[in-house]
Formats: sequence, C-alpha cells, structure tokens
Amino acid sequence: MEKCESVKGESYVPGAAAKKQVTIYDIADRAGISASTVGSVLNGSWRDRRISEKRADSIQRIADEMGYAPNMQARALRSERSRMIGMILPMYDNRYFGAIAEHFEAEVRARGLLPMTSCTRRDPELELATVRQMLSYNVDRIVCTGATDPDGIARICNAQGVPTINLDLPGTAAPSIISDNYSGAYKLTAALIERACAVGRNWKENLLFVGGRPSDHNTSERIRGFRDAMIDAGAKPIEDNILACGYAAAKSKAAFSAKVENTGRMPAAIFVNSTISLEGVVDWLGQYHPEALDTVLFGSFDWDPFAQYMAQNLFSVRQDVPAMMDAMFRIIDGDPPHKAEVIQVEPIVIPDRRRQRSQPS
Amino acid sequence: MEKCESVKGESYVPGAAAKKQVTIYDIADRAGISASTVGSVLNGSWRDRRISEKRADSIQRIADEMGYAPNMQARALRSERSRMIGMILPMYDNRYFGAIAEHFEAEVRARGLLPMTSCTRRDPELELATVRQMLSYNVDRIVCTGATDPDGIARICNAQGVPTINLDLPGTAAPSIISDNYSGAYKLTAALIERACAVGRNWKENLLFVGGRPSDHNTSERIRGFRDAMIDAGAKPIEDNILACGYAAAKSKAAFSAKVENTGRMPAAIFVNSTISLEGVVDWLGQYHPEALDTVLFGSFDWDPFAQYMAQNLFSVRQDVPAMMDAMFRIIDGDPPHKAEVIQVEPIVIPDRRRQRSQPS
DNA sequence: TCTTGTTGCGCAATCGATTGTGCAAACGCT
DNA sequence: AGCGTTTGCACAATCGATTGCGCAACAAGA
Repeated sequence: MEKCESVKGESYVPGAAAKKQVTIYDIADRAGISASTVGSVLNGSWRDRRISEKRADSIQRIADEMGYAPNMQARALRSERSRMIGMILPMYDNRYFGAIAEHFEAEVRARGLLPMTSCTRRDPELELATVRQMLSYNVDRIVCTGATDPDGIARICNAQGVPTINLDLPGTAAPSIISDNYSGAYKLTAALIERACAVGRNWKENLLFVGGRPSDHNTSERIRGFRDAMIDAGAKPIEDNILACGYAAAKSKAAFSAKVENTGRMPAAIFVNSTISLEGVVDWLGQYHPEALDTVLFGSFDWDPFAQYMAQNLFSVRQDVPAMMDAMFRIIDGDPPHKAEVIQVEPIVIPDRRRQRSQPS
Repeated sequence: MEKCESVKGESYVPGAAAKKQVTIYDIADRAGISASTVGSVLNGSWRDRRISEKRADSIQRIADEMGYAPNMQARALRSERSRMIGMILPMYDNRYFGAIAEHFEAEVRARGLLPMTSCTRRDPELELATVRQMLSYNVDRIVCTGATDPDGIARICNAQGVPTINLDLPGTAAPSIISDNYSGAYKLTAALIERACAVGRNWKENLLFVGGRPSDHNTSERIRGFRDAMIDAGAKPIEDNILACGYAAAKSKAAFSAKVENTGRMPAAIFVNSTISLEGVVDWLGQYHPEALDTVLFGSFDWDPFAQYMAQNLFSVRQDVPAMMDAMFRIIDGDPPHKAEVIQVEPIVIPDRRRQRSQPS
C-alpha cells in the first residue's frame, strides 16, 4: 500500500478526491467544545467573548495540528467584510503601472488582506464591469488607478458602502493621489530647452508634445506645464505642435510620423507624454530615421530603465510610486470618512545619460 | 429636498449609509414566488428545474429593474465553486510577465470568471503563503507562473481538489506550458555568432552568458542551447564565461562588472538570460562604458520594446505569450483530469535593428 | 444565607445563495 | 371516470463562519 506523505498538516494522496477543508466544527468535535468557541478563538475575538487563555491555547494547537484554514467565503458572507481590496489599473505591461501593482500588493498583504488587481485597458465599460464584479465579491475597498470615470465608479461603490480611492487620475467623489503633473512637465520642458540651447538647436518652433488624452486631467496639466515653460523661456507655444492623440503606441507613432512627414523636418526636441507613447515614437524613428535617435532630444513623462540607460538624449520624469503608495495607505489606514481631497506627489526629474556619464568611474 | 439620481438601477445618495444589496429574497417577495425559483432563474439553472419561460422572463425583468447582482460569497459557500482563478507570477514590472498577466486576465474574464493575480517575487515562502490564501478563498484553479517549487504547490492544491497548471517553469505534478528554451537559446546564440563573424569579431573566447538561476529548468536549458550552438560553430564553451548569478538586475550588474574588470576587456557578445538581467548590464555599461552599448553584441532571452528599438546590436528571443496562453486555456477548457505533460511553445527570434533598417521606407 | 457580579462558554439565528425532494395541478390515455 | 405522467414550482436543509443572548458555576459582599 502507498503511504500518505504528511507535509505540514496536509497529506497528499496522488489522484485523491477533494478532501474537505477542516472546519471549526471538526475542531469542536475533536476538542469536545462548541463551534462558536472555536470560531472566536481562531478569529481572534476570544478575549471579547471571555474565553480563557488556557482554552484558547489548546484550541489553537489542535487547529494547527489539523491544518485549519478559515473558509473566507463563509466568513465574508456572515461578517460582510471580505478582507479583499480591489484595484483596477489601465495595464500591467508598462513599468509605471507594473510598479504600482507590485507596491500595492505588498502593502495590502502586509496588512493581512488579499489584493485583487485587474487591468481594464482604459476602457470605461470594462472598468465599470470589473468594479461591479469586484463588488459582487464584496471587496472592502476599491482603488481606481488611471480610471476614465472615477466619479462614476465612486458613485456605484458608495451606493453599496464601499469606499474608493483614486490613484494617478483625480476625481471629485473620493480622495485622490496623483503626481504633480504641472510641476513635472514644467521642469521636464525647461530641462529640454536648456539642453537644446546648450547644444545650439533652434527649439522655439521645433518642440513637439506627443501622446495623451486632452480630456484627462494629467494630460491637460502636463500641456499647461509644457506651455508655461516655453513661455517663460521666451517662446510662444504652437498649438499644431501639441499632438495629444491618445496614449497607445500605435496612435503616437501615426501622429508623430505624419507630423514629421508633413513638415518635412525632424523636431529638435520631443516631450512624450508616457512611455507608452514613447514606444511608438522610437519604434518609428528606429525603423526610418535611426540616426535621429541619437540627435533628437527626448523628454519622457514616465520612466523606463531601457529607455533611460540606452538613449543618449533622454530626460525622464519618474513618478514617485513609493511616495504615492505611502500617501494612499495613510488614507486607507486612517479612519473614514475621508475628504475628497487631491494629494499631489512631486515626481522626480531624471537627467539624460550624457550628464551621468561625466561622473568618474 | 435633494433628488436621488438614478443611474442604471442604483441610486446615489451623497453620504448615504451602505444600502444592502438586492437579494433573491427581495425579488421573491416582490414577485410573490419562492426564492429558490428566483435563484434558479438568475443562475441559469431554471431549465433543469422546469421553470416556465414566462416565469423566467418576468423574474429576469424584475431583477434587472431592482439592480440585482449575486452575492458571490454566498454562491461560492454553497456551491463550493468560487468562479475565481488564481495566478501567481514573479513580478509585474517586466514586459514578459506583464503581458502574461494581461492576457490571462482577458481570457479569464472572457469565460465569465474572476482573475486573481498576485506577484510573489520568486520567494518560495511567499509563493506558498499566497497559494494558501487563495485556497482560503476557494479559487477553482491556480496557475503557477515561474514558480520556484511548482510541485510543492501542486501537492497542497491537490489535497484540496484544486487543479494547477504551470506556466513558464515546468513541474511534474501538473501540466506545464513553457517556451522551448533550448531551441530559442540555440538560435539566439547562433545569430550572435553569425553577426560576430560578419563584423569580424573574435567571439570564441569572448562570448558571455549572464543571468538566471542554474537550478531552474529554463536557465539550464538555455545554457545547454548556448553551449551546443558554440560547439556547432566550432568553439569550446568556457565555463568561466557563464555567469548564472540570479535574475535580479543588481546581481547581473555586479557579476558582469566584476567579470569585465577582472579580465580587463569587454566581451564581443553577451547572451543575457532575461530583460531583468539585461537591465543590470546596460545600466553598468551606460554608466561606465557607454560606447560599448553600440559595439558589443547583445542577445536577450526576453523582449523589451525600448531595448529592441534603441539598441543597435540587440537580438532578442520573444516568448510567444499569446500562443502559450492558447495552449494553457485549451487545457483549462478541456475536461480534467489532465496529464502532467510539458508543452513547449516555440519562441520568436527577433534580429537586431541593423537588419530591419535595411527595409525600404 | 441571600443577593449581586463575574467568568466561561454554549445555543441558535443569521448571512445569501444552491439543491434534493415533494407535491399539487394539468394533461394524456384508455 | 380512473390512472399514470409530466409540468411547474415550493420547502427546507445546507455550506462555514459570526454574533447576540442566555445560563450555569463560582466568587464576593452584606
């Protein structure tokens, strides 16, 4: 006969049928006491219910022996708290949102809760459907990252008593944590202009802005910073040079290539509104004007290690994900209700490699 | 008095307390029939229970009016199926795993299920803890991506009757879908060698392998492909040139810089075992030997758009995520039990930009 | 001794669904 | 009319926890 190997409480029988999980009733039977006592010991409420410490210890030991794990569905059903926190975000396949997802999960888990992240591709319908699905699972809270309609989501969640927080893009119905887009864009543009002057390029009519949605708060603030930096440097912003064509790489590639082909010349510098959009631009340049990759000045609002390490002339704004998460979890850990305030976190401007290269090895 | 705005069934009262969700009992009361009938209509089992179509239609209409959404906790508790599929993966902050997470979620959602993804940072303890947590929530299945101990996880899950699938790294206790690492590595190495010959570089003693864990299946297969390609090209693999120092960027950066500094020369070509490791290599080169970024030949096992578009001399192996997901969901959609077979998916070798540049614009 | 309080725990309802079983009404057939 | 079958639905148990309430045993104070 095969022996059942016992590993940390659960034994493995190859091909065995599903063994029922150990429940509080099983433990109660074994210990000869009531299930409610067992339950309160195992969920930590035993002091409130005046269970003696001796009892608690012995139950805990039995539970450990039997390999007990609570059935969260049952717990959530009765207690109306699922211990899950949902988060929607536009995509994973991008360093900024990837970092957000990772930090979020780590922080949530550190609090003993279960993170439930889901990417909704900047699709308003999918955002709503996903939020409704999360509500069906009774998540305790939802974080809306880069949502197209955060207030609509907040309304639905509020109706069920589920608080929300906005990240990356602000809303008016819940607290929001965003980067200081104006300031970041202003500094980035100023850095591009300074470098353009230093290398003697005529930038005043050759400074492009590519990517983003003019309707979203981040893009409009970044355009405002872009404009103000130009004005403060003594130039007049040219509306035709602002190509807020959406974030997708394909769209920025199309818009940028059309622009270059129409004007018949390469811009001196390009402010690119996200690494997604930068992908489109460098894809096209690498294909048709590879030499431009080394001469055009790039400013990217969002950081990517390969772009940063490999490009000669790339300035980046790196959004401060750890600081944003800190701010967010301070709100989450605090006591509700929360004000619908907007917290702006200063992003970090990263100079081009040329400057770094000058450091001694 | 304020008017309550009604939006698609739920009304929003600013600052209102949690409104209970609509349940099947509420609908039953309104329709004057039993809750079990309502339940079977709303979960689709009404034909089996011989509910008349007229009844079903009217209940469905009432449910829509009242904005009913099922309480998944209750459903899962009773039916022992949560309609959730869990997936653990090493990280999000990387294009390969990011793409996997996105595709996975889309496919899961297309099946009306809820994806539950979680990154476990290649930490065996965290992997187990996360899997246990998912089991607590009664997930119907778990996908283990790049897990350090897939068989250990499979054992725990099997004990509760939860099937698993391995992705990216194979196991012996569940079906596995992985890239054909040997073939990909062989082709990538051969391409590097061919290019090295074409540009007249002495590669035989200057071909480096950087990154990965010698203990994991992928790395050992890739090293095998690397070695065989060298042998077939008439060289003898040099063990000291194989730096399987782990995946992390910091580790490959340290190992690579030590190697260059010890030998006192730059390698002709570098096979880098993941974009994570490539990050470390280009970080160091960009900082201390930026000219090498344009001269050294790189081969990356994993694809990153910026690396690909911006480097002059980078060959990549792009793992075929859509094909891998297809293979995986064919198994998931099929009938259990599944054999613990290993399915290898051919990855795609992407040549360096120099070749692409020659295409007409 | 009697009252009042405290300690320690059990009982049973409950959360919102799913599901096996039962039963009346309608129907079909001889 | 009598009998078996089908139709259409309701009843009630159940999943595994949480939680308000109650009660016996014992201690303390008058």
